[in-house]
Amino acid sequence: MNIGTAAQKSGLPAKTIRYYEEIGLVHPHRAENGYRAYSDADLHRLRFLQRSRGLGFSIDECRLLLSLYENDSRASADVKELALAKIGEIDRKIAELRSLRKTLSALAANCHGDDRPDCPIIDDLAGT
Amino acid sequence: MNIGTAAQKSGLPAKTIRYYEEIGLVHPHRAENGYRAYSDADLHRLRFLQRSRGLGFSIDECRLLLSLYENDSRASADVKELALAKIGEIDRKIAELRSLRKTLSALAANCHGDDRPDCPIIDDLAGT
DNA sequence: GTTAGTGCTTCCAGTCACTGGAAGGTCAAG
DNA sequence: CTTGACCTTCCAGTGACTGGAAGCACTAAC
Repeated sequence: MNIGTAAQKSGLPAKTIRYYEEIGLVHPHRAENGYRAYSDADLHRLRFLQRSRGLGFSIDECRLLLSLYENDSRASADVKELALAKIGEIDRKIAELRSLRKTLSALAANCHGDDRPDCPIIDDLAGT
Repeated sequence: MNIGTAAQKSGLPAKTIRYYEEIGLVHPHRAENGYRAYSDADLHRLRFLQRSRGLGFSIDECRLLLSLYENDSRASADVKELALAKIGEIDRKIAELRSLRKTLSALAANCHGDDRPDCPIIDDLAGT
């Protein structure tokens, strides 16, 4: 199938699929007219990438996951470790965002928010 | 003061300060030897940037905040609006991360995590 | 047979907010 | 006078795409 069809079926933009080829994540062969020709296995890889990227794995992590996916003698522990590490990362990000939110909403709560110029948010940013 | 001192006092790397100048956020004048010379006002701007960036505002938002900071006739409502919009953004990001976390931890919980190859995480990514 | 329109190709540049490094000028201490 | 820290500019790279231009390839309609 052509790249447009592969894009539709994988949920990835064609541009992204070409980019994934450029960085060695997929290797479709070419039709006689020079068009990329995607096999079902290629499509599986693309779908796999779409999902794992959607779960927040970096390209390099996806590369690793793909190699585990295609390695029949993988240990599930390896995959689980990656998933748990990612969960830890997510937890750290959530904590950071929550702390940011707390600061910002405290500032916003103190700001009367009318047409007068005095504003505790600005004051705080200015460090005064 | 020189860039090194400004860096120390603002908490920003010198590289970043030069970058901020390049994109027009600060305009230090130059000493006779060509070194950047930062006034106290410049330092205030840098500190302001350090804080607002730390609160998750984009460079363009910081630019806007700076202009409000230096506009004595600003309306505090403008600043508050920006802060509240940012809080909304943070909330959306937290929700997204929480949903990711839920998916990932459900997957990880189902994975026995030993040296056998069968792994529900991989199965899910593969869409099987 | 020609034309229009869509889809494919490559390549280059831009995004965001820096960060690293090379090559070279300047300054203060010893 | 040398050493080493600090400063300068410029160029390139990061991650993961995304946009756009220029130019083939294919299909359907007229």
